Amino acid sequence: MRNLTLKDIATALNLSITTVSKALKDYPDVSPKTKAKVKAYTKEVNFTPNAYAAYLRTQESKIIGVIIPRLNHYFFSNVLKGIMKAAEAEGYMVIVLNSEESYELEKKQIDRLLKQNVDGILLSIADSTHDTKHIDNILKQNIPLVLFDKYSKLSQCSSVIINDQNAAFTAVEHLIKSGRKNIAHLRGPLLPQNSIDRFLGYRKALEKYELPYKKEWVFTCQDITSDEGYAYAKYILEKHPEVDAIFAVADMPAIGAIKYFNEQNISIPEQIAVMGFSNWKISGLITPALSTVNQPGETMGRKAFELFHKELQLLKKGKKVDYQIVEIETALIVRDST
Amino acid sequence: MRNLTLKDIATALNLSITTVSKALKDYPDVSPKTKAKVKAYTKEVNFTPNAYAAYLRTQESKIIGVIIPRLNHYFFSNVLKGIMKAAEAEGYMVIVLNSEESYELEKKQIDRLLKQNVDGILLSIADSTHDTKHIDNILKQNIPLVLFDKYSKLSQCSSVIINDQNAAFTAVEHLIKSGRKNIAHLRGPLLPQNSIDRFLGYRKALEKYELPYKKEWVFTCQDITSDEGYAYAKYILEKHPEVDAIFAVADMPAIGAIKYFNEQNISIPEQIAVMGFSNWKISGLITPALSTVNQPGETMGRKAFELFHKELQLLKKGKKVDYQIVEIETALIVRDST
DNA sequence: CTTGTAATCGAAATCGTTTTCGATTTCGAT
DNA sequence: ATCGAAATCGAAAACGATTTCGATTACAAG
Repeated sequence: MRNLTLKDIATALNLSITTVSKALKDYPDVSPKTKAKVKAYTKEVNFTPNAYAAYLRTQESKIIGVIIPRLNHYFFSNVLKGIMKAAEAEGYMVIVLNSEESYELEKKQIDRLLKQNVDGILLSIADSTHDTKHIDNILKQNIPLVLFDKYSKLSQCSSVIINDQNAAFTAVEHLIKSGRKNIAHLRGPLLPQNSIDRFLGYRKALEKYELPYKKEWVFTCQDITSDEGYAYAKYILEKHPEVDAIFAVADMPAIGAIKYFNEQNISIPEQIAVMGFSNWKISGLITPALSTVNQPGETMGRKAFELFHKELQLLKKGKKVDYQIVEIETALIVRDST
Repeated sequence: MRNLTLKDIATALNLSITTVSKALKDYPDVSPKTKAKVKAYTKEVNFTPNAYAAYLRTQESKIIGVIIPRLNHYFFSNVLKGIMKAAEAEGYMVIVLNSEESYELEKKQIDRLLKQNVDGILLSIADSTHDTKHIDNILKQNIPLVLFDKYSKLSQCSSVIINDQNAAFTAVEHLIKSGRKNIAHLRGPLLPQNSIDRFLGYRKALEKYELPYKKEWVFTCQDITSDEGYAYAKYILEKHPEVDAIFAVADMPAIGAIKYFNEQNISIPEQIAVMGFSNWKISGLITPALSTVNQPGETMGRKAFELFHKELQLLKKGKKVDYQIVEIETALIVRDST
């Protein structure tokens, strides 16, 4: 059972391949009558032109590639959802690839997408990525590229981000205003910009309210897992009992910390307050419910696709495209852990 | 900056397009010397034949489509991860689509994939899907199809599943053996096979241990959310205080129930035990940690791809392919909630 | 009945591969 | 030196669409 082709339609309607093709794409030089006839028939037999053959002439695959550093991740799943919904509305398919936070894998996945001739690439940079040559390669090929969430200050391309520094500042400010004075920070890895920015927001809040910054109160979560949060909570309780609040770079370490405190019957937030970041679904379901910063993934995904799409339109028209940075609003979510 | 073509390679090496193509694909009628020369050069300039042009001849796109009913879902994300890893190893790209548990959307996504001429489709059926004509359409086109997790007993195609009935039986048996006598069930929607099977496993366990089955102790979670679990927990506590255990169709409703019990200071598992299903990451992190059934998503994904790949090989060789049902092992995970 | 213009249509080239099949070369055997 | 088989190579025809540009038709005006 072979798929239908333009030729089949043409012979069935006693027309040429050319006319059928043009009718379907609303060329002005085919009469309204034949247009109607062609459209009716193709609808009846559920025909659409073969995508790969079309690519060969138009050089448009109607496929975009998305690379995320983690698949099993509430926030990135949400971003993906936003991308896919927006893509579908414009008739685009989405190839998804996983970099597993690995620089090498990220390079490989970019290479795969370029060889697949996707129309654009949406990328969230891996934690271990330390240079941007592979990213600039995309731009050199003149393929629309949009970074989201984990971006790079070095690359000259569109990005969809949040203001991590301000968001972190607001979160820590809330801890301070509710009376905490000794605030520890579970920070993310050293390289990614948002882990740096959240750390800077933490420091800025301490500074503004004239609280001491102690580097022995800052702990690095290399993999941003609950296990790390659990282990650091234990360490903090034993070695730094004066700490009365923890601001975590993400919800997972915060949840791990809460688990440990629950086991030790430490009351939250009375003895120690815990603040997360990202607002995973689960954060509202644990006991006590976690205070956090909402990071609207679906909106970021939609916006990322829109940026790509706009760039592609300009590119096709041969116009100059200049990149833009879109900042998405976050919101402090106060629950029971602070 | 156009991509390289076979022609470019050919002129650069003073060969014909044919020979270059054949050299790359190790045809026997090109000398080892020229093969080496071609391969060295293509490697140097990082050339690979254009995928879409290749499709036109071979009718192989090296792309598969995956449709899942939910994106933001620990289990399905895990399956996706398994699929993508296996696909990458064999040089396949994965287009991901979301049916949002909707029958209509599922039909549409299948149609999109068929029109994209993917080499195969991996599908997990939506909760609201009530007939299988659209699925049989895939088989009619002779495109390898593998169902996973949410499958259909009606469709004659390969599937990767768990034994939901046995797994549920074991879970409920564990509740019974730890002394519970009045066990309620938060079941899933009415249509999907695994929600039916888990319910049947529940009943079978009650029967075997001669406990009463009361249909007023069975509650349907239409969307399998924590909110439903929360609401039913409240209802059970008020209207059926004799219930001493809850077996939920999935972790999310179980977590919702635990949240309510925590709020009411009901001690788990002393006053009421709670059992989930699926073993989401978060289940081990809440307090008390949730007992559940481990459902190995990544393994299921890998296996699903392998089934597809095997079928495709047979199909290409023109051999008869007969479908198979692969059952993946589950395991009871006892934590603090039972 | 011409003629010129506008409205429709189609032939053919092209996109970049793959693959068939015929052409050429090589080389050992006589 | 000649012949034939075996080893290499390449021309050309697909694959299925898009698009340029020339051909045809229709029709109004003179």
